[in-house]
Amino acid sequence: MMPAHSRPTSKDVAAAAGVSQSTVSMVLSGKWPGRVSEATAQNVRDAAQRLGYRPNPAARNLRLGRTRTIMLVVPAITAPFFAAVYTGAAKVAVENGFSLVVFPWPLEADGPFSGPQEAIDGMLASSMGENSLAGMRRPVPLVMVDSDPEGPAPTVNFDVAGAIGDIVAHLRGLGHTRIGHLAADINVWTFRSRALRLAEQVPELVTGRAAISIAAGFETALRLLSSPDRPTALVCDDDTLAAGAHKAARHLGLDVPGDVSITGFDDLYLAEALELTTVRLPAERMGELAMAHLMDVLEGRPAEPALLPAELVLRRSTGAPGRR
Amino acid sequence: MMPAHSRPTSKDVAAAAGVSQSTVSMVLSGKWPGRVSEATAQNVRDAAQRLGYRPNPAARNLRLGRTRTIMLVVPAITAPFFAAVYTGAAKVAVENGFSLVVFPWPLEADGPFSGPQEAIDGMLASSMGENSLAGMRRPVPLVMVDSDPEGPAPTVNFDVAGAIGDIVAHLRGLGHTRIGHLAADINVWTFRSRALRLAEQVPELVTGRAAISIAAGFETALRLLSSPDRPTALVCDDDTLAAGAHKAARHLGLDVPGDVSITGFDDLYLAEALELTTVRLPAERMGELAMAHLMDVLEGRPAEPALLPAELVLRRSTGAPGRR
DNA sequence: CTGAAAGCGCTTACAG
DNA sequence: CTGAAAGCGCTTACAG
Repeated sequence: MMPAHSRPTSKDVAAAAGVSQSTVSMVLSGKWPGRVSEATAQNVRDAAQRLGYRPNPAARNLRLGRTRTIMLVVPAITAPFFAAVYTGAAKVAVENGFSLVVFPWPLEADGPFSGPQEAIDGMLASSMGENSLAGMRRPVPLVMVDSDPEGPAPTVNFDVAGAIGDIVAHLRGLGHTRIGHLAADINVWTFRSRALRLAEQVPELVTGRAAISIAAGFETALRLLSSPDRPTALVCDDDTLAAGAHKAARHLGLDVPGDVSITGFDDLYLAEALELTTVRLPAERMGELAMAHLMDVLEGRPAEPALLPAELVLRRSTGAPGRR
Repeated sequence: MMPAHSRPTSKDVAAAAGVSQSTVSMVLSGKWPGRVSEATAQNVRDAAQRLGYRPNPAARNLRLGRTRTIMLVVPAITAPFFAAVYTGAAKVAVENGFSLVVFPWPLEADGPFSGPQEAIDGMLASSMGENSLAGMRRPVPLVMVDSDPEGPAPTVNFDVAGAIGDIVAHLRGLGHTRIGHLAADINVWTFRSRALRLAEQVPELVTGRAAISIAAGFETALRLLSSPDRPTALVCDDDTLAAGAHKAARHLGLDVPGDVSITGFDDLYLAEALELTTVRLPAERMGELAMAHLMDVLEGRPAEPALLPAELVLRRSTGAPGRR
């Protein structure tokens, strides 16, 4: 007989089904075929259903020495990209009975990672530098998002080379011959990779660096756009930087896109409001896939690195150069 | 002797300190005074320190019938306001040894709440309607953010009346006599409350409703600004709506702020990019305070409802009417 | 094909 | 002031 106001346990299910606790466990964990008869199994499932049985995670964790907890390491959950990664990852985690905790690890923290590594079963990381990764004490299962595919862990990335190729093709198609790069001043793979691809395809590239903020983007863009042979198009590593560039153009009395075209990355609300041409990153999908991969790794299933396409969204911030 | 590669347990600490497991537990949980001698206590603490002992949460949870898990119920973690609430709440949760899981509950879901209510020790909710709250099956400790202070749970709010008062004073000071309200078309307390306060202070108020998106804000603002005696200032419930209004003004050839002033709520990147006058909401601080309150409730400590000031940030989207 | 028993690591009555 | 023991709810050898 189970107490009035508490949840049923596997013992209650066993009593209701007229079998032992072990049998309940076997059946409900799906390891019964060949060990329990079909009739008994059905019996157990019915009883569990009827009582509304749900296994106690604390007991299972204690027994198995696992926590069913995944840690997501991102610079800041308030950045929309990482919030979207979180959303996708949390969805898949919950579906698999895992919980997801966020550990903030600022981009600037380039030293060895020093977050808690006990009490978690696996880790999802985004935008983590090599030096930080070196801080991992024990080999905790790890999947990385938007990170070096040559690195130590499987990755889920968007197609950086493809996205840069699309931007350059778009700008070249409009007739641009002087392209500038407003680069994020952060030493992580994704930005290094964007710079590399861009340099490969744009021999005349001029580059300015800025921290990721509207104010910093504004300052650096001001400088880039004040030079005598100023670029006619500015490829920005981020919508926030693009917003800064947009403001700088207005400040200099330059028309967008008549005098200067501007592109961003992310597709934030910002991009919609300023009508920025930008690369829409599949952040939520990356989170989902990364967590699915981690689940595969934890189950010992093979996991292939994933590469998702990113769509170039055309808006009013790009056009033919010298239009006015 | 503890195994080479596993974490030390309270048994190991007991052995190292030459006492029993019970004594270790007493000391480390801080319930020892009057039951264990100071010398023994110090001895235990030293041993725990030396071995790097950290209690196994699964075992503690199983024993105590708790989960040390808090559920945060918000419409979407991708919205910067809720992401910031999460950040603040998670910080305080971690400091207290709790983990925080997010359960998405869309604003449109006006029916009784049907998320998991077992396996959590407490709940933090934001922007949840009365009908949803009615779905709570058992009296799980609850603290609400940005919600009706007359409601069933303690709240942590920003000062809506004060913020609306600041906006109106600012606009009146500039000389505006026809003020419009671009209202969020969502039936939750915070927006009802903003509308109410605004109506109290602005007799001539005209109101248009829109879903929270740039596109919907654009459409509704277009309508409001096309009327013969159009408002000279538009108070928007949200920066996203304000961005839509900004776009609508540009579309109609109206100067901002010369022909129409615009204010928002939140202070998103968007607001900085468009140079919007807006109310900066203390979202992260609200998350921190709400979680601290929940910790108080769980410990049986008294918890006062909190009301935080919100700052009106003046930018270029507001000015004297009829300037051009 | 099924069950009885042990044990994961903690906390707390209970005994002394 | 301190310890031995029970038990939270699971899973998994082991026995039959």
